[in-house]
Amino acid sequence: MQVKAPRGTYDVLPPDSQKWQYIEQVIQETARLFGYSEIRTPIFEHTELFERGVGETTDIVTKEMYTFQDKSNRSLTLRPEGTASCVRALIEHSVYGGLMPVKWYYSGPMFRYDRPQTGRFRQFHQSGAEVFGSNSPYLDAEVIMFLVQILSNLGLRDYELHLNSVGCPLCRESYRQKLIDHISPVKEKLCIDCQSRYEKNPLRVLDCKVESCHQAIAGFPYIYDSLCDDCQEHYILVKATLEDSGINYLHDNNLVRGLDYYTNTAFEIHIPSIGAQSAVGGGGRYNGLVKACGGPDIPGIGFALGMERLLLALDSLPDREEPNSKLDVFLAVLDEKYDNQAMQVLDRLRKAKIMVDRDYTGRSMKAQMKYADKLGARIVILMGEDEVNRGCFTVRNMSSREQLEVQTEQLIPAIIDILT
RNA sequence: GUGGGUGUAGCUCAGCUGGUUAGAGCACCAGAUUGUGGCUCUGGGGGCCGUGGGUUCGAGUCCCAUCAUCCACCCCA
Repeated sequence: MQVKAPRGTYDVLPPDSQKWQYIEQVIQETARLFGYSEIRTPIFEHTELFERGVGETTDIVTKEMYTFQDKSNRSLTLRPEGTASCVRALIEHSVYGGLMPVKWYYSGPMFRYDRPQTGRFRQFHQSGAEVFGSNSPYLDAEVIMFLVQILSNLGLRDYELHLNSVGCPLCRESYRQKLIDHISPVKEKLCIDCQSRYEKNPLRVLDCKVESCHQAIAGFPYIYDSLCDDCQEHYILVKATLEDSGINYLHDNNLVRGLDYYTNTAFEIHIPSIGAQSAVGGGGRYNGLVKACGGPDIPGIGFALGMERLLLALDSLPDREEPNSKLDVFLAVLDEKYDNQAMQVLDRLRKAKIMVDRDYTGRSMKAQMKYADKLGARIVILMGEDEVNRGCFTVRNMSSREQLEVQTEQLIPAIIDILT
C-alpha cells in the first residue's frame, strides 16, 4: 500500500507554491509598514501552555489538540494557534522589560484534530499579529486596520468585518448573571451541547446554531448592554476610529469568540463565498492572558488569518498575473561532447544574473526546442559543432524567430539586449 | 465525533441491466529525410479498476467491511 500524506494534510506543489509565496510576501510587506516584526516560535509546546492559554473549556483544548508524549514522558502538543506561544515567549524572555508596546507578527503551520472539509485541515496555516503593552482603543483600531490592509493588498473586497465587545471581567460577570437568569427557566429546552455549555460557559450558548436553542433563548440580553462605562467608551472609540478610516463593520451582538481569554474588542472577518467555513480571520483583545500565563499584568491584542481560506477567496478572483517564473534563456547543447563547455556557459550567464536552463535527459535538438518552448524560454542559445568550431553561439529570439550569430565574448551583451 | 456523496491511466472522466485481451480526451515520449519550438498527422509507454473479504461458472460492475477523499454539522482560521 502506498504511503500518502496523513489525513487533513496536503502538499503544496508548484505552481501553487507561488501563490503561497505571494500571500506571505504581502503580509510581510504590510507588517513592515505597520511596524510589526516577525517572531518564530516552536511548532510544539508543553501541553499545559495551551490548556491555560487557550482555555480548558474550549473545543480546541477538549477535543482538537495533537498531544503526544515524548521519550522523556513530557506531554507536548502541536500548536493549535499562535497566541499562547507568543505570550510564553514574551514572558520567558522578559521582552516586556524593554520597549513597549511589543508588536509581533508570525506565519506558520497550526494543528487541530478536526474532520477535514472545505477550508479546514488538520495542518493548516495562519499568519497573525500580537501586540503587548497597551490598552489603547486606537491600538485595537490599528490591529484591525492592519488586518484589513492585508486583505485589501491581496485584492479582496467582498469581506464582512464583524465587531463586538465582550467587556472586561467586571461587566462580563454582571452579564453572565443576567444571561443565567434568562436561560435557566428554559434550560430543559436546550440541546445537549448547550446544556453543558450553560454549565461551563453560558456565553457560548449564544453561539449555538441549533434552531430550537435559538428559539428557546430568544430575547436574551446582549453583552453590549451590560458593558461598564470604561468598556463602553473603549468600544465607541474603536468604532469611531474605524469609521474615520473608512472601514465598514457590522456590530454583531452574537459574536462571542470561542477562546476564553478575550476581553473587550472581538472581531471576525467573513467571506461568505468560500463555503461554510467562511471566517478567514479573527481576533480580539486579551487583557488577562499574560497574567494568567504567569507573567505581569500586561494587556494584549491580536488576530489570526487562515491562509487556506485566503487562498480559497483569492481563487475566486480574476487571475492575477503570475510572478515572472518563465525562463529567460535556454541553452540547447547539440552534442554531448560539449556538455562540459555548456556547463561553463551556464555558469557565466547565471553569474551575470541571467536566468538560464538546459536539457539533462539527452533530447534531440528538435526535442530541446520543444522543451525550451514549454519552459517559456524567450531566447534559445544553440551550441553545436558549427558554433564551437567558430567560437560563437547562435542566439534565437523565440518570439520573433530571428537568429543571429554572436562571438563568445559578445554573448552576454547580446542576450541582455534582447531581454530588455 | 455525526450524516451524505465519491474512489477506473499522471489529470478529467466513460464503461448500459455482471460476460472475452478495460476505453477516450488532455499530459508525457518518439517520428513526419540531413542542426530549429508553437499548429497538424502518425505511433508509443503507462491501470493489483482504493484495499480486504463475500455472492457467482464468471465481478470494474452486486453485497459487506475498511481506508481515503469531498461536502455538511459541531467548532473555528
